[in-house]
Amino acid sequence: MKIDPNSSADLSAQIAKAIKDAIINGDLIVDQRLPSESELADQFQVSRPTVREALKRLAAQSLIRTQRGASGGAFVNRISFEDAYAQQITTSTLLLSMNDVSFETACEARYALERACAPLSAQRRTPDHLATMRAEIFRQGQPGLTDEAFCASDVAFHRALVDGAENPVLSYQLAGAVEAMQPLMNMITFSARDRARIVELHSTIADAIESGNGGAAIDGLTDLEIETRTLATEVFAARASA
Amino acid sequence: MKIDPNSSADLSAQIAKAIKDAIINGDLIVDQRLPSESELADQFQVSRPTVREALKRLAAQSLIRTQRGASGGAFVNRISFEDAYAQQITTSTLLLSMNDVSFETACEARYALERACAPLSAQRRTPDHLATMRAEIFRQGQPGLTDEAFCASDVAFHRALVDGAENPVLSYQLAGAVEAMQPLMNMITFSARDRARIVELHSTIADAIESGNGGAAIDGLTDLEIETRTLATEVFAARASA
DNA sequence: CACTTTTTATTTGTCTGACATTTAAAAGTC
DNA sequence: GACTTTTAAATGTCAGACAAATAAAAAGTG
Repeated sequence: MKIDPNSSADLSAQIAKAIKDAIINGDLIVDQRLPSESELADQFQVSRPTVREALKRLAAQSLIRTQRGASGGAFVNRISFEDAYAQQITTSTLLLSMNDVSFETACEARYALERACAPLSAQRRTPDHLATMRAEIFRQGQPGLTDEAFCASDVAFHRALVDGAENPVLSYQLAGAVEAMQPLMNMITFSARDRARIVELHSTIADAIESGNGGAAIDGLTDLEIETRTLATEVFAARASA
Repeated sequence: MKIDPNSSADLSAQIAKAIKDAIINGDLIVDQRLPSESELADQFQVSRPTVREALKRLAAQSLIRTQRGASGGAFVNRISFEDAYAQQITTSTLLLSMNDVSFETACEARYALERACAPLSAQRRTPDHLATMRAEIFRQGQPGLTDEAFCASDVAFHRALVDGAENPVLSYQLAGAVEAMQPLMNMITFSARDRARIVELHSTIADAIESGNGGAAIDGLTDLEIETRTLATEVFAARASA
């Protein structure tokens, strides 16, 4: 692990990169303790605050965790799926909101990915997943539900559908696509008629998942995508003319 | 933006979270300048090094960028798809390598997601995407290619396929799934016969994409998935018995 | 006046040294 | 032996300072 003091880049960024590479290469393995901050400062020939800035960069990416006290220090962290979910969701959300990604583009991606999960979910979903889907459908039918709560329930329904595939890698990848849509969906007002239609489609999908019919689930998702995009187009058109 | 000095969490983590929330909420918008480090230190009633640690945390997530000099400072960064790609890839790679995700699971997720892109790619791919796919197929047929180079080319081929869907959100989500597989693929040795078979399947897929036949592309990907999993099973079985 | 050069002020980057706090292990005590 | 106290090591935080970069203002120059 070497750094170049003459480089234009920040020393703390270089040190962070050096340690990060060591983790990726497997030179540092999970739960291994890094040298203390003072030792790292000596090794890299920099001051302790600089080392600390580097370590904070790594901590922000969940690459290390720190512990105080004797026998404390910085340890290589095993990135959990939950950590990864959270990062994935915030990155996706900001990516969409900051880059003027159209509703159409985000929606297309989301439903394309969900259809990829549908057949697996139809095969493998547990009673639990199905129960969650049914419960959320029920919630969506309740009168007086705010639009935000309706959207949150929609996300929960789709998360259960995705998780039903019982493939953590798929769940992780989909988390961003599904959750990042929520702010976009929140811009829509759902009339009672819209909600009834969505609940109906959700039921169709849940039925397909329950009976193990992946093809039907895909068709249901396609119908839901069309419905959602039509609805969004109408809402945005109405808002533009107003 | 408030922090709690009595909380168990690090002050720098709290400050980072406060600023991050402000960005997510839209209180801080893209390219907006944050107060200087000294001003932030005053506002949060902490020292400048603590503020700096917080800012480095945010910089590590590409949420801000910093500039030195007069009229410099920290600015809210527009997260680019490229930034997001890079983060997504390292997170996915580490997630897989640190959590003993089986080849099967990763492979299943990857091909499920790719199949989601295939119909769109068949519709929209530019001549450029197709040319990249053909070029990589050609490269894969060259004798003397190392296994690593073969895998890298494989990734490039699939990236072109995914990018052909012309949906940046899809490309971003898929980047992790495709690239994170590379280290796993690198564990496999590809015989000449294996390579010929893969090149053949790649050609079938490229043909389907060229002719706009999404269904055929999906079938080709399914065949490729089966081929890859069979190959991996054989290799791992042989290695286990040796 | 227009242009170039110099100065200056601001801001981040880095260093030194210190103290506070947490924590586990060692030492002491009953 | 079980419990308490001490101690040492590590991170967390602070204060103050200087270096380096940079843009704007000021000064100089034709």
